[in-house]
Order: sequence, then C-alpha cells, then structure tokens
Amino acid sequence: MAKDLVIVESPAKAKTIEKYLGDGFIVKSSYGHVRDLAKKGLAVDVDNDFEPTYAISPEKKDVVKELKALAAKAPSVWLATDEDREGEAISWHLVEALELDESRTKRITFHEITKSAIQEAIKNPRQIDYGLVNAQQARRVLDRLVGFELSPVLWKKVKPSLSAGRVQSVSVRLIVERERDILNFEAKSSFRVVAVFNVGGKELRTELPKRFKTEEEANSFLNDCANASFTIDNVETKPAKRSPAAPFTTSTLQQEASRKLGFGVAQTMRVAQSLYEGGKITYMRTDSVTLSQLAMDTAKQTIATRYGEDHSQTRTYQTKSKGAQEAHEAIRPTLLDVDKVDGDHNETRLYELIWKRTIASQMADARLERTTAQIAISTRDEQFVAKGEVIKFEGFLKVYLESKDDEEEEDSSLLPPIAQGDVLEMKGIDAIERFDRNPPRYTEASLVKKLEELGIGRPSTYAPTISTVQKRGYVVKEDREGKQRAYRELLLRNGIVSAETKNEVTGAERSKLFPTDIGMVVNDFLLEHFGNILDYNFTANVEKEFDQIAEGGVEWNEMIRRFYKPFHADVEKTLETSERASGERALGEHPETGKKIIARIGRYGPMVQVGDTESEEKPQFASLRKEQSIASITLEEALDLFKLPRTLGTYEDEEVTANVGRFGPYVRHSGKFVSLKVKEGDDPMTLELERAIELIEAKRKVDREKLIKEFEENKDVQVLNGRYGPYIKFGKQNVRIPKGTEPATLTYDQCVELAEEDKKKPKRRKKK
DNA sequence: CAGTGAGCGAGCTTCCGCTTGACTT
Repeated sequence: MAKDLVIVESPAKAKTIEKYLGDGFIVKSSYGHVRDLAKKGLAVDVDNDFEPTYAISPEKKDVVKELKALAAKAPSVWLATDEDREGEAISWHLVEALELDESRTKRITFHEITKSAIQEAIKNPRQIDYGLVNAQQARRVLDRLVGFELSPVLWKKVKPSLSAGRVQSVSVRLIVERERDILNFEAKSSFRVVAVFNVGGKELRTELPKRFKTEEEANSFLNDCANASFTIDNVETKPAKRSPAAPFTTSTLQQEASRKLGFGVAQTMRVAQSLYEGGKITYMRTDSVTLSQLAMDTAKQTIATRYGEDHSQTRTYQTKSKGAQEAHEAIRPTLLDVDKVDGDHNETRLYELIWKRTIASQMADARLERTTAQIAISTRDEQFVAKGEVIKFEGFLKVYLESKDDEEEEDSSLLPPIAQGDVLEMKGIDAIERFDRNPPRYTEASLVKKLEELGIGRPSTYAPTISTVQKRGYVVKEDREGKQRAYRELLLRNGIVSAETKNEVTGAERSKLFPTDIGMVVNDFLLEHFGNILDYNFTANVEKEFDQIAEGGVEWNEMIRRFYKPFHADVEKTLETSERASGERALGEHPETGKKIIARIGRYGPMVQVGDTESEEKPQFASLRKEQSIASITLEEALDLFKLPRTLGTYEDEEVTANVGRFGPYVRHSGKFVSLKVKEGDDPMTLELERAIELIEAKRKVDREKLIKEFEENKDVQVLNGRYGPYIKFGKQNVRIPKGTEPATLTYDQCVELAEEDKKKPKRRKKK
C-alpha cells in the first residue's frame, strides 16, 4: 500500500513523528528551506513589482530530488513545517519545488511533539496561508535589498568585502555606542560607610544608606562616631517571596549557559543540538516559554516524589519578547523525571541546567522573611541600616536560581537577635572610597538578550549573527587587563580614625565584545547616511507591516515599494556625494616639526600618519598596535609608534634593528628575524645590543639543532626537530616518526616508506 | 610570516532565516 508523505523541517523531528503516526505514513525532512533567492545578484526585479527569482539551494538538490520522488508515489502529501512565517514559506516553496498538486496537498501544524498533538493536527488539515507566505517574501526581499545595496556602498566608501544588514548593523551599533558610553564615562567616587557591631558574640553588619562625597565629610563622620553610642531604633520584619523564572527559550538558555557554565552562544547551540539529536531535549531554537500539558503533568509528579507535593505549583508562562512566533515548546527535557544523561562533560552540564530550570518553573514560590533594623547614632542624625533575610520555605530555590549579569551585593543572611532599644557595642566602622561603575560591556549572551528585547533577529540567527560581526572584523571578543587605581580607606578602630591609600584593579574584562576601529567607522558611516535602517525600532516597525501583509490588508510588493524608493535614493546619493570614510581623528602636532598627526584607517588597517599626503615631503606611517584604537590613542602613544624601528648597533658588520611586526616585537639582523621574549621582559623600545646578540645567538643554536639529518638523494627530505619533537619534513608533508625509532638513524628509504604510509592513513577525525 | 599606505582596473565580496552534515589540521 502506498504511504502518505509527511514533510517536517528537522530530521530528528521526523523520526519522532514517524513513531507516533505509525504505518500509513512515511515522514521525511526538508532540512529547513529548500529554495531561496538566487545567490547571485539582487535576484529581485526592482522594475517589475520586485519579482523575486528563487532557486533551489545547491546543497538541497538531493533532498528535493528524494522528496519529489516520494511525493509522486504518495496519495497525499502533508506539509508539517513549523507554524510560523518561515515555516509557512517553506511549505509553499516545497509545493513549488516538488511541483505538488494542491488538491492532494495538506498543510498541518503543531507546536509540541506529542502523540495527541500530532493526531489532532492530522484531523485538521488546511491549505497554505498565502498571507503568511507573502509576509515572508516581504521579509526576505527587504533583507536582500538592504544587504545587497548597502554592502557595495561600504566596498566603495570604506573597504572591500564589508557587509551591512538589518540585523548585523544594529548589533554593531549597540556595541559601538556602549563602548563610547564607557569611554566618556567619568567614574565619580564616594565614601561607603560600613559599621560592624557586636551582638552577644555575633557580628551585626550594617551600612549607611547615604554615601559621603568627600573624604573630609567621611572623616568627620567617623570622628563623630568615635565617642557615640549606638541604639537600635527600629526593627521591622516583613514576609517576602520569590518566584521561579520561566522555562528556557534559546535566548535565556544562551544567557544562563554563559553565566553559569561560561559557554559562548555558539557552543551552547552546538551542545544543545547534540542533546536534541539524542532525543534528550526538545527543540533548541525557540522563542516560546510554553510547556506541553504532558510535560507539566510529569513535572508535577516528579516534584511531588522528590520534594513533596507542597513544593509543586503548576504554572503557565506568557512570552514577553517582541515578535515571538512560538512555533515550538520551550526548551525542556523530553523526559522530565530524568535528571541526568550520559554524554560528554558539556552535554551533562547543559542538560542538568535545562532540567533544573524546567522543574523549578513548576515549583512553589520561595517564602522569605526580610528584616530591616535602623541603628541610631547619638552624635549624628544619620542611621545605620542592617538587612537580613531568612528563607522560611525553600520552594523552587531547592533546585535552581537564575543568575544575574552584574554580580549582586553580598548575600544578606540571618541577623543576630536584636530588639528595639538595645544599645550596641561598636567594633569598627570603615569608610571606603568606591567608584561608580561604568556601563558593562556586552558579552555574546547579553547582546543576544538586548537583540531579543528589540525584536531583532530570531532564535536560529542569534549565534550566527554574533559570529558574522566578528568575522567581518567589526567586533572582537577579548579579555582585557585591568588598571591599577588608588582609593582611600578610613578606618575607625578603638576610638581612633586612621587613613590609608590602597590600590585596586579596575576595568579587567573577560570574554567581552569590543568594537574595532573598522566597526566604529562603518557604524558612523551607516548612521550618518542610513539612520533609519540603523534605528533600533526599524525591525519592530517593519514587523508591524509584515503582520498587515499576513492579515491580507497590504500587498507585499506595495510595502516593499514604499520602503525601496527613498532607500534606494539614499544609496544613490551616498554613492555620489559622500566622502570616503576613514575615521580620521586629529591627534595634534609633532612637538619638533609641527606637522599634523592624525589617526585613521589605511589600506592595511588602523594607522597614524605624520604630515599631509598632499605636501611635498612624503608623510610617515605607522600601524596601530593590536590593543590600540583610533578612538582612544593619544598623541604620546602615536609618537612612540614612530620611534621604531630602532637601530641598536652592528653585529658581525651588519645592522641590528628592533621593531614590532604582525607577530610581536622582533630583532632583525642580516635578513633574519628573531622574536623578542616579551615574557622575560624584552621591550623593543629599550632593548640593548647585548641582549639582541644573545637572542640572535640563541636562535642560531636552535636552528642548528633543528636539523637532525639531511639526505643526498633528495634535498626536500629532512629530519627536523620541531616544537612537538622530531619529525620528517617530506616536501610539504610533515610525517610523524614512530615511537622507538631513533630519528638520527633514519635512512632515506625509511623516510620515503613512512611518508607513503602516512599518506594512506585515514585522516583521524575529531571525536565528538 | 615580521610590508605595506599611489592608482589603475577586472572580478570578487554582501543580506536574514530555515535546517544539518561533510569536510580537514
């Protein structure tokens, strides 16, 4: 008997559904979109109602071929792609690509993969929704027009191969603007006062709600406290509660995996993908916080068994994010009673996180008691405040607590027993200078959070977008070392106030996103000429229009026409009238020659320049160092760059020079390069000839020892000593020497044999 | 591998959103 064909987007989903549907159905996957705008050129006819030219994606040729053959034999074809705009379009493209007859084609949808949901869907087939399809075409065409018209403007006006787009350019803008906020941030300081009292052998830690602006004020406060008495003025206890966070979406999973496990967003998605393929979790690209009824029921049982019925609380969550399409469930374990899975370290950790978050989302509130005590000072009007918190009922906190991006204030805990009117024994009071914190730089995950808030990008594109802006060189993910900063500390002990200057490290960063010079230049250029595209609300606004198209109120080509006319005019105007953008920034004048010094982007990246290109004397150029940027380099730092290369003297009648190159600082001597050992304190600005010679000789020695053996038969074959031990260099091929073979005894024939064997060896593949 | 920074011109680059493998070092 011929079987009906069901087509879904993901192969893992296909497997599960086939199980639920049983005999009469064969379930296959389209692997996402099968057709797209043709890769070459615009593929949108702007003079003919924006008629798109679609082509079957090259890597989908085989898929389409197979599906087409199966569809030809099937009595009915069920298009079960996702229930959102893209899913509807995939179904339509399948109709077109497989040349399906719509009379025996049925469109079905479900947003959870459970037996009942699927059987219910089969009972309610419909036709393709062309409103949604057209909304998707508008989305697709708009993105193509924006991307493929803006990018070439950048090639002409900034640098070849750059790119711009509705999503990536706004992502870069967020990072650039945050960096400028930080650069312009003035860290004002104030004195934070903390007093510690003794209550029956236990410490009572309190803080002054107000901070003192100056050291004088803080000092006089401490002196006033020296002979004061301290009395509990008021104690208040209030009940409070905490509620669990919603189950994971792609974005919240990426955030928590970043905070709790230190994963990058791409890593999170890779690990989640493998859990999904193993059937351990539901689909990982979702914007929905909904759990299936089945999942909530199992969660309830699991919680009751493990923690007691009073810890369970069935909850449904509403999505808060703009533009959510909710085609799937939230990310959850497929089996909620399984709290651990096999797999590598990262898989088990991510699974555990997902399990805990899901279970906690169905648990009772935590009930707390918060106590606030005011402590009066006999000599001043200010009062110290002590805060304590006691958990009365753990509820969901037994399982999981969501992390915050900024480290929290120290956890408040139980206060020692105190009552109004108690007179306290003061142990000490500290007034410590504290600086305001600059706005935080984005991590990959906090950028995703921001994009989601703005409704920009989709679960399937968050990770790729972040990798694109890095690949284009707009943004780098880096660690930065902090700087030393002095602060004042006043201590009151035994009635005496002492003051001291101390040092702290500030501004250290780990895995944060920084804009590059090119990122800033491109951003400023786009913002100046295409401000509407870079507007944080641009996506949200066009989404509203896509919705109108979906509802049938607006024709998609009309919407595009209204957008394209002014946009294209801007493109033309910018191409004609705008200057090349080089991010030029004047740094000042050369102290000796008075020539202008500027920083800008050159052909090979950021650089500083002394003198004019138009003037008769050729200007001097120097590349910026990796950690420098046009926006922040000072005149002094720029002048330093011109101090290299330095001539140190001569050795063996040849000049020895020091410089910094692409691979760090080096010494050059008779055509050879020797790297400086920065870790051992070598510095090209101060390096002396003696040390340079030492380095040159050391390099010569290594080179001499590098060659173990050469062969008369073939000069291209050598036995060498490399970084990882001895190996055979066979032309361009590097061959390992088997264990137990003494490298120096190898003959030419043996080398040839080993090289042959090595070639035949199947390339070892990385274990997952 | 440790440079370069002028200009010409051919031919290339580029978007966002759906999905996974099939390739190496």
